[in-house]
Amino acid sequence: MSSVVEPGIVPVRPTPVAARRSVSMGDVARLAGVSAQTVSRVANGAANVDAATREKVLNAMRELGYRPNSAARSLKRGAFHSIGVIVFALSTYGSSRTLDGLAQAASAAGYSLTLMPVEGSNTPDNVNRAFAALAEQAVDGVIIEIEAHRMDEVEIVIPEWMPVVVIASRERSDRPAIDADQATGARLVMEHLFELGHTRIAHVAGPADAYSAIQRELGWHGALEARGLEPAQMVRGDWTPESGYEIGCRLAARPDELPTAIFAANDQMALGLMRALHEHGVDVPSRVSVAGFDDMPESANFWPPLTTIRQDFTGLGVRSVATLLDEMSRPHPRPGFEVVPVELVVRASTARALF
Amino acid sequence: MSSVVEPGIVPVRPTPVAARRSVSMGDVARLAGVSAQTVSRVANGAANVDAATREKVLNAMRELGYRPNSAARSLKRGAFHSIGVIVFALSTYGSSRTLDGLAQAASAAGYSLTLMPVEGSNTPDNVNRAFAALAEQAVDGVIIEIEAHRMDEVEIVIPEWMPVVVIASRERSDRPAIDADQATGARLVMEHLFELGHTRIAHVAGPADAYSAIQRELGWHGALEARGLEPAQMVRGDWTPESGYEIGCRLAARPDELPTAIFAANDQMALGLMRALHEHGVDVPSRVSVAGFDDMPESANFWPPLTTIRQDFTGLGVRSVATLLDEMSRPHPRPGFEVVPVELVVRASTARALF
DNA sequence: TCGAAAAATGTTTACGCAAACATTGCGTGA
DNA sequence: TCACGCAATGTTTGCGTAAACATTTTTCGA
Repeated sequence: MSSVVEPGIVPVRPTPVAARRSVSMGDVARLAGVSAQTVSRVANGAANVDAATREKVLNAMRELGYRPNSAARSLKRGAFHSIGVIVFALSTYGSSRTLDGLAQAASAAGYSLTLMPVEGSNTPDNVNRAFAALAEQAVDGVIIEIEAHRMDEVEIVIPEWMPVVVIASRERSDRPAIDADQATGARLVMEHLFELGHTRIAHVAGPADAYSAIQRELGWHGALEARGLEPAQMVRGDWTPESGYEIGCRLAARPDELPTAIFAANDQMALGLMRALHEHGVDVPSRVSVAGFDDMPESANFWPPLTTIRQDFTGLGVRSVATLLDEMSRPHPRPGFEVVPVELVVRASTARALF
Repeated sequence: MSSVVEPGIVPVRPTPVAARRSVSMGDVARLAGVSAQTVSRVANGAANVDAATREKVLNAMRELGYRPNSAARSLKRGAFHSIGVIVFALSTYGSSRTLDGLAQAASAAGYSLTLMPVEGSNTPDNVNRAFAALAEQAVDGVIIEIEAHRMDEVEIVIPEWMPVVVIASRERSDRPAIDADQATGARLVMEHLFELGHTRIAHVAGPADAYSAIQRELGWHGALEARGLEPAQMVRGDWTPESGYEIGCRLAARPDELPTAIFAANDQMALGLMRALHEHGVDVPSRVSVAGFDDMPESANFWPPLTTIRQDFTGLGVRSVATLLDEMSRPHPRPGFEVVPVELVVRASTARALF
């Protein structure tokens, strides 16, 4: 059960600086010898302003170094032109790339991004706290990217008036969600391995509470099932290269049970896995093929270069922003699930199965 | 010469949504049977409110789902409780980790982060544009992180009233700057290699327009000079693993000129470099030692695990935010240069020189 | 040349909040 | 008992902007 977040009780510390008073429209108007409204019109590019007047006002603006006050503007217009982003951590490759995509897309649409990191772990409580903080911030909508397997309506309370788009987590029926096509990605990897003649294919999965981890795992399992093959080992890591390394050591410790191919749920774990295999004298790919998921910039230069799934993080960002803008334009949420295509990148870490 | 950015002429597109009118203090006050001012006092945690009254108001807030309007609050108080961040790209490991550190620190201090990506390349023009956009956004101060070698006063115009902290770029005398201790990092790597008996040490440098690239390069050169050693090859890459790979291929093509150790300016290039060496049958570290800079999460699982410099990105973020808050509290900028310590991490990619 | 329409510009007002000042009511000590 | 002080609460005001409406000036056809 999640605790109730008190509405707006947090005491805001007083501004330390003696607010350096800035230039207002009135100042510009006085200097230009016009009314404040005319200044406003010039500032907003209204058409019905005489060219000479506009020039006068622009000069006054320059002279005084006028900058529109976005707080006043937002107050008046009821919109902030800013998108809030709730992220769990930027430490993983995928999340920072996605954020980059979001930033580009938002900037192109004339919006800025307000970051709201989830503190500690991504428990519903902490996410709700981030939401509360963001609700009081100046945002017109929110994009949630917390890699959570479950985003249950009961646990994570989204204010109904707030336009929201969810990334990398589908389990909500009330809001639109977007994600890379995890299922297809996993299937592409498996089909590639099948074509190379592999039948004993293990899986190094991600944490059970990560949505994408579950999707990839299901993809692995489903592909085997569809061919009537017995699933080989399935071991769960935590996305880090270290967990991949440990799992690799454990697998290599029993050479007789070693599969001919391993599908790791991300590139980092694949990297650790390959190091473990190297250390144990298991050659990749001649003895064991390894495939990953993400296509980090490093993956092409792993040893050996890694076969993996390339995700279109920029596309994901663009689609998310577009969907959020659409959400903001309609009175009610339009739930749905949108998928961004992925691509198989074949490199040297996978090879034909020997036996 | 940099173009002048027009003040606030960009037409702001009208809000598409029929602004969902939200609950104001007046609404709460009416329901609770008190004045709006009392609601304000409760919302801001003022002490002089009767317990019973406070409870009444809190109940009314909950019932109506009241959220403070931050635009009005900012307008009234002249502060936004938000920090702007100008980043060039989040695609590199260091920049996204630093951003993560900034986000944590800002959040802890009660500030949110407003992201302003620099579009295209990080030319002074584009940076100025980002600044102009940010100046109109609702921020109390700005942290600049654009990895620029030069941040000349003439080219990048920082509004004098705006509190600013610069990361990873020192060449300004008018604002405080913070960076990881690049020079010491480079020295630590070199001393480590010297201890292993290396004297022919090449350097794979970063792009000439990156401040940290220059610092590391100077560190490499200076350490050699201090020992009276002849610098071996110096080749410039662009931070990417691919550039490291290409350089590695070029180096390996002339085995007779091959140095006994290579210091790469970041881990990614070191990775590409090592792949090239593997492919050309040059063993790391027995034939050539390789060291990097950054300590990415992957580096411990490269093959071989990479000796490198660990940067304290979180510390960098914390220090930057603290310095910015300090800047915000004083009427005039306090220029200075602060350095965050780094740490040498010795792994398997470096070994005693054979000859 | 006149008058109506259109264009340019000005005036009023309200957005939601909180500082500053004003008022009420209550308890305390002489 | 009353005057005083102080805590609790109310009223007024203005932050900078832009919508709505009002007024002035210009344009142009008959």
